[in-house]
Amino acid sequence: MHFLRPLVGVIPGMQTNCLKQGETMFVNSNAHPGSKPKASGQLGELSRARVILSEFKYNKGTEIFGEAEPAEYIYQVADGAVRTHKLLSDGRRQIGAFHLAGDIFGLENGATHRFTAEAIVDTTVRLMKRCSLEHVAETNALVALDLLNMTTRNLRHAEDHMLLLGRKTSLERVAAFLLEMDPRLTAAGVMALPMSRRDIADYLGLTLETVSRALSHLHGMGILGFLGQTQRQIVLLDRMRLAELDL
Amino acid sequence: MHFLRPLVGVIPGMQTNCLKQGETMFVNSNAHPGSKPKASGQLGELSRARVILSEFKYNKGTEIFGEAEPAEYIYQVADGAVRTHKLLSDGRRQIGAFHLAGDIFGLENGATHRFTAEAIVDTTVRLMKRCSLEHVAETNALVALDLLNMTTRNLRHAEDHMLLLGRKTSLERVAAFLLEMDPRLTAAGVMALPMSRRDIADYLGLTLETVSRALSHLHGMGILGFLGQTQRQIVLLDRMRLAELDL
DNA sequence: CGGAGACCTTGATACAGATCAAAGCCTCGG
DNA sequence: CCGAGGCTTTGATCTGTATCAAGGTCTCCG
Repeated sequence: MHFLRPLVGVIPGMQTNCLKQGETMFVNSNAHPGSKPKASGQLGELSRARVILSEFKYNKGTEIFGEAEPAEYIYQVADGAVRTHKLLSDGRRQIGAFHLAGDIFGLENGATHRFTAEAIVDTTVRLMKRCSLEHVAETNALVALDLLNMTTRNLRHAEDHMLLLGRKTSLERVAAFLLEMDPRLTAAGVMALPMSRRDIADYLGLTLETVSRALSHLHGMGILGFLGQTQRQIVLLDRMRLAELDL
Repeated sequence: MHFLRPLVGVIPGMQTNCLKQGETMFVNSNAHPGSKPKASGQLGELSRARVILSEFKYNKGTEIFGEAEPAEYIYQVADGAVRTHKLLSDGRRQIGAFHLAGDIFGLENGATHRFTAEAIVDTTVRLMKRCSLEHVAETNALVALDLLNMTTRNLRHAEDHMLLLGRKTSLERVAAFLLEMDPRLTAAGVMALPMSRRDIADYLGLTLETVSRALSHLHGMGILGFLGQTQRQIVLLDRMRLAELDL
């Protein structure tokens, strides 16, 4: 599927020249007209200064961009889910974040990506060409502030995750994970996880067996339930006790 | 020592009103005339828009600011060393970063600090009042870009540290620590660590005993030597082999 | 509908690093 | 110079999580 990756100037019908700020092109930033409101507005001023070039679809498991590749685009998840990770030379993997509908990812200040991004399920993303973002930000303080706010959000998450990875037990990590995903994924009382146990493990610095045992343990405690046929549909039954487990 | 903390408007001789950008007051941003060149320039445009209010001295072990406190100032280490950390409710500690001469710390986009900062040794810092930094950044894109660049540096460090905390072995972590501190601390071939084994452990997500054993192991391998009387003066004897240990 | 493969759970065992313990060393004040 | 206290090392043991292993379940596709 490598030929599906967008490369500068090779995608048929892709608009390659950027609009200058001011001559804006309005783009509806919601996935569907009825989608969650949080998806809108995250781009802030950026959505007026930059133009969304196109939507692009990635099949489950395919790479969206690789670590150390030049950062040509900024991405927003329209539908689906994305994981970003770093690898050690022997294959150990650390997932830095999960990106769900509405989330921005792949934003870089420097020239290259610092993570590899992959689609967890079939995923549609919106692409924005960077068009020397630094240059636009030099003249438009509001654009620069938007970039700063997004970067700060990422930094805050990374700082909290350092505490989790450095000092929390396996049960605390899994509890924290569920509490993090709950508001982002739960619809109609059910949390439908798009990612595998291995993905969760690589996000939490554990093995997949330990994640599975922790979930079973929480199940046994009556804190969560599994829905129907699959182990990826979780119902949180006691958020209070779950929160007490995450110190 | 709590009374030593700077509070708005209570420090005798402290200049409380900010200069507007443009009416700049030049402040030498180097610690001493002969100090390392990297200390200068880190503030970028910010050094012209903001004014350095004063220097302030903290004794070894004292708190500079606390987590969740309002962020009134930005700090730069003039001399000494600072650690920033988060605590869990039961006292487990994760150090997010060490800040040495020239480093900026305590920069927040939001209203409050996300870490506690403490002086590791007797430390002199320069304080800059924020003076609603957001407001200045709204009008001056270059200031906003400086903030973005500093935040991006912090983010890159946090991302790399997540990989270390989530997936590296104790020996790899200690090797990475030495390689990180080497260019920042080594002078005349000797690395003089200001921080204790416990600080290093809380930075690397280990115990102080494990850090000590890893250092002894590296010593036994001939990769490093301890200088004279103290265990905090380290000489790196084989950076090549040390780098090979950090995957 | 049936079979292959991916994913998940559960159990047994191993091990890296934590914990507990004690002794050596350095620092600094008196 | 001496002694108390903090820091570091080193050893013995423990334990949380990894690893190894096996079986179960779901998905997808022919």
